[in-house]
Amino acid sequence: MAYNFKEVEKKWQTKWEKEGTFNAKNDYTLPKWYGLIEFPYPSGQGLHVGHPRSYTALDIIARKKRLEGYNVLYPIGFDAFGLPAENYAIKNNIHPSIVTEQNVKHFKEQLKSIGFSFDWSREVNTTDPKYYKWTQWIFIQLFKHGLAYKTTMPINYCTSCKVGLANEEVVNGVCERCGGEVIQKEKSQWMLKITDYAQRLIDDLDDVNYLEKIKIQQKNWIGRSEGAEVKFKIDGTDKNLLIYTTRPDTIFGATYMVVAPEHSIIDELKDKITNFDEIEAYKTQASKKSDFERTELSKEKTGVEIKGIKAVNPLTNELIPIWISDYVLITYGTGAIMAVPAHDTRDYEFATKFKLPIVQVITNKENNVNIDKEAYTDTEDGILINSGFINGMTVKEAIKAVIKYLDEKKIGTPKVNYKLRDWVFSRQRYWGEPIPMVHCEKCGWVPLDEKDLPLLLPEVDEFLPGENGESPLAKQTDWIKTTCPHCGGPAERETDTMPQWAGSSWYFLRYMDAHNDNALASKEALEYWSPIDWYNGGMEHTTLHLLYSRFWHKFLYDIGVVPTKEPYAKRTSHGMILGNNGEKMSKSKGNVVNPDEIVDEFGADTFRTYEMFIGPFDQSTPWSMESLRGCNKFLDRVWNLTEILIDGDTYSKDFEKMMHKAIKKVSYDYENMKFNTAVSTFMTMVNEFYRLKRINKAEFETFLILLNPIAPHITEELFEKIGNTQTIAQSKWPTFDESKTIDDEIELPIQINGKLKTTICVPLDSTQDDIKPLIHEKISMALEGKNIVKEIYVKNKIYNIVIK
RNA sequence: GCGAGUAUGCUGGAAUUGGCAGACAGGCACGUUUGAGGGGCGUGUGCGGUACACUGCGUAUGGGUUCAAGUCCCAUUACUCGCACCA
Repeated sequence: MAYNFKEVEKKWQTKWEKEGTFNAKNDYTLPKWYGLIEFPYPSGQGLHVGHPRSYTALDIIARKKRLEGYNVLYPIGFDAFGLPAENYAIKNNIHPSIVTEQNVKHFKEQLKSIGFSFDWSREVNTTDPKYYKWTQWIFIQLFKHGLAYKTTMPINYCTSCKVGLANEEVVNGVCERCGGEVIQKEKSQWMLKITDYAQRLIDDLDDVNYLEKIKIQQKNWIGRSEGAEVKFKIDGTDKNLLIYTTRPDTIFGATYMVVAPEHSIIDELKDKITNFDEIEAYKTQASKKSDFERTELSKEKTGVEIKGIKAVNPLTNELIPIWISDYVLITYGTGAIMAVPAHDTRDYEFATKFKLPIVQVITNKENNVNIDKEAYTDTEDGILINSGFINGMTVKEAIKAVIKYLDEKKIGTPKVNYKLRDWVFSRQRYWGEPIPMVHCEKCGWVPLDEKDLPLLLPEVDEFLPGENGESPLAKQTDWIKTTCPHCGGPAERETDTMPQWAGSSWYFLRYMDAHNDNALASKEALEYWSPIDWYNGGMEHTTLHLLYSRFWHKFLYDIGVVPTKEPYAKRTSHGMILGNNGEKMSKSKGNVVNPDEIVDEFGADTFRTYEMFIGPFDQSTPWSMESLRGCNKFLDRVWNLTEILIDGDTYSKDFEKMMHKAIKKVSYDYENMKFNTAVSTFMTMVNEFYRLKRINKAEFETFLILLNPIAPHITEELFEKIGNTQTIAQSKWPTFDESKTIDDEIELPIQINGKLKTTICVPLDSTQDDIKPLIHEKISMALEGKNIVKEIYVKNKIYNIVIK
């Protein structure tokens, strides 16, 4: 009989929803397991086939954990603030909340049709005032603890979105979202002091179980470097030029200095500079370039010597020139460097172009370093020369010695620097959380009273940002006018909104207690469910979202809100699903697969099975319609197993070993995200059942429970069909007996000189003496007239005879 | 340029510890079911030679360690991802 997936899947989905089968229990005495997937942004395009890859994977683990007796929290929600909805609103003059609501509805239908075991009773939506009340609350706490501050600074500004962007949102010099040109613009912005947490964000990675590459990415992004700040006296003045270097050992080779175009020393010493006009011209030219252009033109370095002033090398006492160049960034270190062309690639390039002296101060053990063509930057084998008291030292020794010397003479101090910048938290946009701050003439920036939260996003009918990059809210004069919560005087509201990262930086906490009106979640819920046991998501979020949410979590830990330092005990990432041509799926390439069509034509179980069978979970793999049909065929064969079903309360002799091995293998594979090999195990089992043309009830039930996490509908239906009154969801995960997974006879390969000749069946754990005669007999032909040099026997593995 | 990863038949991929390379699928071919289009069942399928129960070669390339290497070591190449003048 054919399997009617439409009817069956609907039947079970309705039952699960009605009975709340997968809702987490509020019984805090049970062992818990909290699995998390990245909640989707409800885009107009609907679900992508990539979403279910992650969702199915953790769904499998969640379902297994439930059968193992855990109280499982596997929640879902929507990260619904964001630019696409707003841009759509501007274009079609529809309120973003309407578009968002429609999209969320569509997403929910899609997600439900795939049969995920989400706890829908805890669904969150970042645009819900009951939710963003707490996003605003967290912001106020950050402000109260000095971690939110307002400053005017050059920010990345997208000329097309008309919005300020965080560094993270600028990709290859263009806007991450729209691809528009990004320029620098001075703007007063709310900033979050994530840099205060830089070191802890590195250190605490030791305590969590993330994939190693994720840890590396986080560390690289934070970009810690150890070095020293050194004062270079400016000749004939009482001023110093403070520089940062990670190579204080090369100080004897510093032949010039470079300052960033924005450096304050230029204005401070204006009177002494003889070519001030030229310098000003260079500054203007540099400021016109976006960050991207500055880096893209990296091949050709530009710069101008600042004439009239010279710096003094504190170790050689030589006078060296000071240059201005945009290859030095004002945002890193002190915005000034000592240039050591002989041992730094960039300085080498610059010195060559402007014919500045290059002095070698490091050589290798063989003393055959040649710096005629390029800089010598090796720090492992380097030995100091031409460097006074540090001559002959290794690079490492010299760094220590120089720092000690500078410290004693009070001209330098050891210093750690990070690439990480503070987080630009303002967006000049409508569709985001309003920042709950008011500006009072008398009191400055004052947060709203917590009892007045949430500060609702006002209803407006125009969403276009203002001409000079103002938020659309800046036009809402009635809304802006308010009173100061501190002194009661007249005050104005902040009109910028929060970035999309805000709502996603703490959503996992809300799931623990999603309907609490008195706190972001109750103490008890936080104590019980923290930390998240397993978080899976895309590699594209392993730097920013992960870093931001870890930062917020650490802050909440510091102020006693959450019980753990880190939010996620474990983090894994899935590979992308590509189009059938091996390229990234995109509308323009016409290789997009729509999940709805797959579910409609083949059913959710086939879709889920294929998503898991497609390839190694952590790697990118192309989609294949043919392969999908193979999974469909497999499930049909599972369905038809009832035709060869016989009675039996225990595993039959023929299949006993296979069953125990399968339980072991499938359990291991699920826990280790090796879903593709788990599916192939099931396929092999089905082939075996058909080969012997029978399967008994005990075997079938175990098989169905093992397969259930991947294909929940068909397995529940079959489980019921063969006479069970309880469902698989109410059953226990099967156990196996290790001794029954071991074969008592093995097929031992026999090799001659490492090449396979034949195999022989021998009892398990046979000794070499036992089997030697058998083996010699079996391959006597090949051994005839040969001289046996050596015989190697590895028990239960191999028998290798070395002959001459 | 720096960091990380990947490389196995016609294709997706297996091969927990160095021990029978190619599991499981897809595709293709042939057969079969006296019913045809993406139907079911079965057989075959790494490449080459062939006396077809035999044999040579084979896991990106070149070397090495080992009785034994897809797996370990060294070098090289190609592709993917992330970062990119961070001193």
